[in-house]
Amino acid sequence: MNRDHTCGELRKTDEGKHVKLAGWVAKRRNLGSIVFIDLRDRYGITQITFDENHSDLVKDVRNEYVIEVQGTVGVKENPNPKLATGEIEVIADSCRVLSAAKTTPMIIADETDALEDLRLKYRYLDIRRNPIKEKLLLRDKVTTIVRRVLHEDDFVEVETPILSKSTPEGARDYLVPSRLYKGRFYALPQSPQQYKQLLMIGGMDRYFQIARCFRDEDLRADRQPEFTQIDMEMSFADEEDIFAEVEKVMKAIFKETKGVEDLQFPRIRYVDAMDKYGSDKPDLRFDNPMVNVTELFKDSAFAVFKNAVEEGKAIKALVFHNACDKLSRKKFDELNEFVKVYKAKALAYLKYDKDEFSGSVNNALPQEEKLALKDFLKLENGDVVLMVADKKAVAEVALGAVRKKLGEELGLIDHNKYCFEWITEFPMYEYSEEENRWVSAHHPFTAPRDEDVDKLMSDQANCYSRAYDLVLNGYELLSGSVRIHDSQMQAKVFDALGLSKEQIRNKFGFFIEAFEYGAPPHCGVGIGLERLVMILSGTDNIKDVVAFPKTASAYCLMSDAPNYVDQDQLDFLSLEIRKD
RNA sequence: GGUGCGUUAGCGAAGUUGGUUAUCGUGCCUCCCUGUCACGGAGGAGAUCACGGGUUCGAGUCCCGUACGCACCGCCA
Repeated sequence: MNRDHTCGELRKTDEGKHVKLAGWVAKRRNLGSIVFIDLRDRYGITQITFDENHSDLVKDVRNEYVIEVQGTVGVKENPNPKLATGEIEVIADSCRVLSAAKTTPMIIADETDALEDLRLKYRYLDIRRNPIKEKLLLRDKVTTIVRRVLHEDDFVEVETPILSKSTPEGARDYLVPSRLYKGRFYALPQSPQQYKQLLMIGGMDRYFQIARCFRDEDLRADRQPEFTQIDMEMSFADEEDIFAEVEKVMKAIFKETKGVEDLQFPRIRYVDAMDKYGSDKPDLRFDNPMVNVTELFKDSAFAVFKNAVEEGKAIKALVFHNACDKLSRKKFDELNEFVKVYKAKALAYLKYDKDEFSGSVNNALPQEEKLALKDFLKLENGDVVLMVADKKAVAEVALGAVRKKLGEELGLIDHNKYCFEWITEFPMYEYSEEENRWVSAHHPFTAPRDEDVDKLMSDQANCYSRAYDLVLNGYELLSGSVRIHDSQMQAKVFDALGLSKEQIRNKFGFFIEAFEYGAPPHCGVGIGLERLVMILSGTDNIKDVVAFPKTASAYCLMSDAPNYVDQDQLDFLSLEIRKD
């Protein structure tokens, strides 16, 4: 071994021990005949001191050299409180260079000035830094807890295929061409959905997997093309069972990684979440619900509001207390542009301060309407009312986005809080303008609510399902549902989606057949591991919690993937690249 | 597919109404220094101003396009 101790473990009590350490030179401080070296490994940093008799040993050693050092642990006269090992140093008597290093393109320290693209190109250097290293260690801790808790409750970890079958009705698949079957493709799984349901039919009862999933869709700050799900499925179980199991896992994770014990899991129906917060993943670290003020303005003297009501649109209002002084005219102009991104035409605002109104709709609205609004919303001095009059869904989403943005900017969010909520009873279908038909909102194996079974084919818009999400601090942390386990019911749903018998057989044949051989009632979830670790580690960037992430255009700056391949490889696969 | 912002020594930034040798910090190299821990001090090297085109007597600066990066909308059963 190159070491008998790590760089993070020596303390005062080790004084006098002769030790051997190995690691990277994080910093070299040459004071003339005495040289200090901060030696770094995964566990921490230890100061190595080379006195006048030994400083020549590190004459040519530079930052990020890998060295092996032997010496005696000494107690420092001036301890460094910033380091766990700050009370001691190792007085070196030997040094061996294990590997030299070029000058690195970035400063390897907790605070680096390197921008993200450079850090991604040299990710292996970035991982030496605490902010990234700690997140990978946290991620490991989370998966370890998950495995332990689920195993305690008789869950079985089963690995499902990466080379699988393309599943329509979902995200775009990553495809893998088959060599043996010319013209055919495997697809990388978007999730192990079908496999885990087949495991239930196979009697596996309680399954989980730390599963890699792939989706060929455009990316975001919280989305990568490949990501990891803590995938679970339970037989002979319903919402209550799966909620209880997930809550148990979350409680263990938050207790053991953050020391947080008082987690709450309130439930809110999808329609209510949209109505109050304009989002199916509202951040409940602050409340500020939207209020429907449509009725107040049905006879408004303000034509914009009156016409909106007549056209069947909705007027939604959002109140921020004590915000008059914090929101400038310029800010309202910015917000007005901001809502347009969400297809809303405009954002109206009204300030109420010193018992007087002002704002963009102050002149347009007569005094009695403003007083009625004040009364209805119980306005107090200093309050700001933001309103959007538009199609109900547009008004909700636009104002919901404003709620989230201003909640952050006005400092309404307590960043030490963890607010979960279950969102339940998602719509069964949503209408695809692109395909001119109803498509599954979740996936076509999701069970409808018992009371909506008769709406499956007749009233798709008002048919709700037994799908649920768990939201944490405004992030969709998991999705899941109670599945259909009855062939007749499944046939109805496919019918409602407008799929022919032939399409069903081609797309889901083996899956549907399985349900004819005895399927237990079952339900499950897929927990987004990256999002969970993001929140636990306080970052809003998914790349921070992935060892080797891709850029927003799904490119790996480090390895240059995807890349061109040799003609030979294409020939083996009978593939030809079209030149255009 | 769309919108916005960005690209200047190894790294991070500044660069005025277009004007002569492109500035600062840091890192790097050399020298000095026995208690630093973001050590300190002195000196030095280091730039096709992302790429392509255009306007102009003259472009880092203005215009158009491309590439890449970031964020958002669409998309993500």
